[in-house]
Amino acid sequence: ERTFSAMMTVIAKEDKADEAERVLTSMAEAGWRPTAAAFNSLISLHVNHGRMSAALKVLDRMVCLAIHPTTATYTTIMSGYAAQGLHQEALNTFLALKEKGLSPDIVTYGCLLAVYRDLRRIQKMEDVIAELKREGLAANSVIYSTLIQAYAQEGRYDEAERVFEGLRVEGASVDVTLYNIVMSVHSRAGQPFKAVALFHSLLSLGLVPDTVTYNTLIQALSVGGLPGEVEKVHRHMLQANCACD
RNA sequence: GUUCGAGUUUUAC
Repeated sequence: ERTFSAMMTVIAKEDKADEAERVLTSMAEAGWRPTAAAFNSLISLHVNHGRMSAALKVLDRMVCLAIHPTTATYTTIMSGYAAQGLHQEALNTFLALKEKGLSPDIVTYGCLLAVYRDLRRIQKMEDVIAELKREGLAANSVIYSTLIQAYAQEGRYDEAERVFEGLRVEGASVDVTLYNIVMSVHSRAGQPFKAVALFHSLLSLGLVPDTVTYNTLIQALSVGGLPGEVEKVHRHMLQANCACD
C-alpha cells in the first residue's frame, strides 16, 4: 500500500502518465484498492504538464472506484488552476473541498494565498491568515513569504518588512526560501545592503544557501550599483561547493 | 524522525 504510492510518485516524476494509468487500473481490476495518494500522484503529474482535463478525469475515476479524494487531491487541482492563471476555478476548487466536508490544511491555505496574491487582494490574504489561525493551524514560512510578496508587489516595502519581523517574533518556521524571497524584495526595493545583511543572518542561523540564494544576491548587487561585490559572492559560492551555474 | 499537494532568482522585443 505504502510502497505503492511511493512507486506512483516515481512514475509521476518521470512523466509516464500512461504507465501510471495502466498500473493503477490493473490494480483496481485485480481487486486492490489503490490509495488516494497514488491517484493524487497521477493527478499531480497531469497538473504539472498543464493537463487539467486529464487531471479531472482521474478525479472522476477515483470517485467511481469509491476511493475518496483527500484534501491533497483538491489542493493539487487548485494549484494547477492557479498555475494557469485560472483564479476563479482555483477558488471554486477551494469551495468544493469544503463542500465535500474536507478541511483545508496549511498547504491548501498556502495555495489559496498564492491565488489572492496574484489577484492583488491583500486584505483577503490577511483575512485568510486570521481564519487559518482561528482553526488552530500555525502560519509557516510559506504563508508569510506569500504575504510578503504581495506587499512588495504593491511597493509597500515597509509593510513587507513588518511581516518578516513579525514572523520571527511569533517564532514561525524559517527556511532558505523565505530568506531568498525577502532578499529579492530588498533587491527590487533598491536596498542591496539589506540583502547582504540577510545573507549573513541566514548563514548565522545555520541555513544553507542554495543556487537561488546566490543568484538573488548577485542580482541585488549588480542592479544595486555594487558590481564589485559580486566577485566575493562567487568566491563564497565556490568555497561552499555549491553546484551553481 | 513517517515527503501525494502550496511560496523564491534569471529567462532575448
